Amino acid sequence: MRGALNPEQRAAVEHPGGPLLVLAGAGTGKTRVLVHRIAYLIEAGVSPWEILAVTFTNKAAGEMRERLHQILGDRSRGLWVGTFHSICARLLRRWGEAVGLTRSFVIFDDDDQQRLIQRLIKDAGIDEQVTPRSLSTRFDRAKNRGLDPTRIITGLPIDDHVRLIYPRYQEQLARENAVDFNDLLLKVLDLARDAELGPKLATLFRHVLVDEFQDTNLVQYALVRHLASVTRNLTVVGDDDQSIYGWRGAEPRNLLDFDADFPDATVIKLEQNYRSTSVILEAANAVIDKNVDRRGKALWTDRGGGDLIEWRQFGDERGEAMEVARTIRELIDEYGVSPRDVAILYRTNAQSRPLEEQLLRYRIQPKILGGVLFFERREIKDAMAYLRLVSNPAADSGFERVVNVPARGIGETTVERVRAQAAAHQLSLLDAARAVVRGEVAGVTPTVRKKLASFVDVIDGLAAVRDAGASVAEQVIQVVERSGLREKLEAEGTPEARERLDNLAALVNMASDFDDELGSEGTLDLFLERTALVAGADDDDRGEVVRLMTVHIAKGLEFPYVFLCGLEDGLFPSLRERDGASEAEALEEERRLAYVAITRARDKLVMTAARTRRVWGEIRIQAASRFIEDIPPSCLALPVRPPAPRPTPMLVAPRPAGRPQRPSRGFGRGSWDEHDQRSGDDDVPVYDVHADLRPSDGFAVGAEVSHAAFGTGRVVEARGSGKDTRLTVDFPSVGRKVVLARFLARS
DNA sequence: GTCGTCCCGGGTTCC
DNA sequence: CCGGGACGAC
Repeated sequence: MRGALNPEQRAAVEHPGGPLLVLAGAGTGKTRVLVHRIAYLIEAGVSPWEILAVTFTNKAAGEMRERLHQILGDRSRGLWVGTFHSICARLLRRWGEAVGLTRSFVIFDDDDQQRLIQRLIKDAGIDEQVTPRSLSTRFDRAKNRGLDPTRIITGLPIDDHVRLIYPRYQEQLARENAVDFNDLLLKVLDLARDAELGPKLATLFRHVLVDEFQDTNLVQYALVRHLASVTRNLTVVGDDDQSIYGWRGAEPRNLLDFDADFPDATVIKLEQNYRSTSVILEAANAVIDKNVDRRGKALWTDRGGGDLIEWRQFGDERGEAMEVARTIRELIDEYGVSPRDVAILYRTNAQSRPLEEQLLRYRIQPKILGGVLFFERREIKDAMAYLRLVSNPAADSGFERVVNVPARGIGETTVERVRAQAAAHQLSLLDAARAVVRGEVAGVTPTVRKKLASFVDVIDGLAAVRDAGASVAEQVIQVVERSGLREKLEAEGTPEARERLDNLAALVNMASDFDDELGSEGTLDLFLERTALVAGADDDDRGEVVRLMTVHIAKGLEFPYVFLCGLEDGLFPSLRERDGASEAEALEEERRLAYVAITRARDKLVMTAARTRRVWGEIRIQAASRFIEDIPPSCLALPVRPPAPRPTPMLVAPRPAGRPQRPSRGFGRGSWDEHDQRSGDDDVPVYDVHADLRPSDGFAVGAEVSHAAFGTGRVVEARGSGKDTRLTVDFPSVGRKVVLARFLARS
């Protein structure tokens, strides 16, 4: 949105001080209001370092910084812009010693947390079915509200496990000088209670602004209240209809009850939407209107009309994906649409696979946002564990992770001996390993001692590299070399190993950028902190790509063209039961999620569903999403039904285990299996308005195909099925090649 | 101690 | 379907 601010936006931007609640619907320019308000405050003479702006993601923080720099230039330097976690990490680096943290504390991410809990479950000898996840959920749910997990009583057997494991969990974190994500915030709350530092924190910022306030949890709200307790200059911006993080502790009540907590708060509603057509907005309003527990806003636009929303169902997820890809190809070719203006949204990451495959077949470059994140990759986590161990010899979790990675002959038995030694003498695992190497532990063979020594030497060598003043990038390179990771991966030589090597190279580049940015200030500790707080770092989505992402990721973004896929009951809305929330509450959140999804679209929205979908290898019959029912028919463009509708199966036989079923044929292609309406390789949408534009089906021997790199060729052999179909193709330019079918298009 | 096979359980997602 | 853990064979 460009141009002048409207009166409500202006009132919010120029609000003189005191508590301010901005209730801003989707597409009403709330980020713009926040940015302008910060600029306004600086213009009014507030120093940048007296302003704290909290965003929900690092990405949002980066964008906000960028926009402020555009407006203010260097006058924006020194602003505190970041997520709750990055702000708290910064505060703790400075004052953490008051709450028992040394400067080089490390942050445990999700994976670290799971591994530690797993270890503790094992040590405790718990046999019953208790997963690390179920425990961490219990820990986090309590900590999100500032409560002690062991004091929550549900009457379920897991209570006992929580009582047993949680204290040990916190103990181990303390021993490793580590915090989990929740501790990061809770420790700052502890600081707030400190006689000396509490008042200091309360006056550190003259203005506190919080974006996406509906997503804050109780601890975050308490933090904000403290930071603004003296000045009371607190601006919160949010939309209760976009609260989609209830499952991880968000309390939309923070937003709904804000003016009860601050009776003198000014409340400003932003209801004019500048993003979407009135058709899209009407649909979004109709969906969200079914929710009971909401503050109530009426979004409107002066953008009249617009295309109807297209709604189509297909035989299976492949047919759905194919039609989405084909339609995007058509948008690009015939309407000159840039791929970057198109987004594909879905409820779960698992849906991305077929979409990605079909896009490639139509020679459209997909870019999956989120998904398997860079820092969750095994090789990256391994390299980071080495670095962590170098930075902090007490990092037992890092030791456990990499003591035998790559395999150097140190097995479970040896590690168990090291653990026993550590427990007996109150040592870190690394120091215990040194003791074992020195021969202070009985019953360890010289061979084992030698192997363990080689690992200790790697760590010591790396510490020497750091002490010699190596840059962080150099230290990463040394990790990859000295650990033997590079050698191992190169020896493997598989495409997968090569990808892992590429990822490690990307990590070196990232460290190199970090060095460039911070110069001599850039320490290993700081690098570890930053990477712990940046989940993605992979989301460089530039270039002519079509972006695919979950609806959660898409919040805050907008696109001219949006394809919303998998609108099926059970998938979207997800009807999986969630403990801690009633069915009705869960459904309301799903509805808000649908509202977020629909309002991402500026001009055109296409909604699709599959009638059958493979879920974990099992084929399920899917009914259309109940949210479709909520959308006024006048907003929808329904495809024409084919002239001879096939009979709806009354009964679906379960697929016999182990026996592959003959792929059935889609509508209009001869026979079909009436017990299986899933169509085969030659998939056809059940409804298809563009039947004649569909590419010919299958990659039969003799078919002419084209490949992005090899050009055009002829299929000479086909093997495998589905995504694993491998074709031998004769390319006149390069000869015979075996290629995956998904990298081919028909020509 | 390592490597292979089988079985089980898993969804959304930020920091 | 996928990856991780458990278990047995070398």
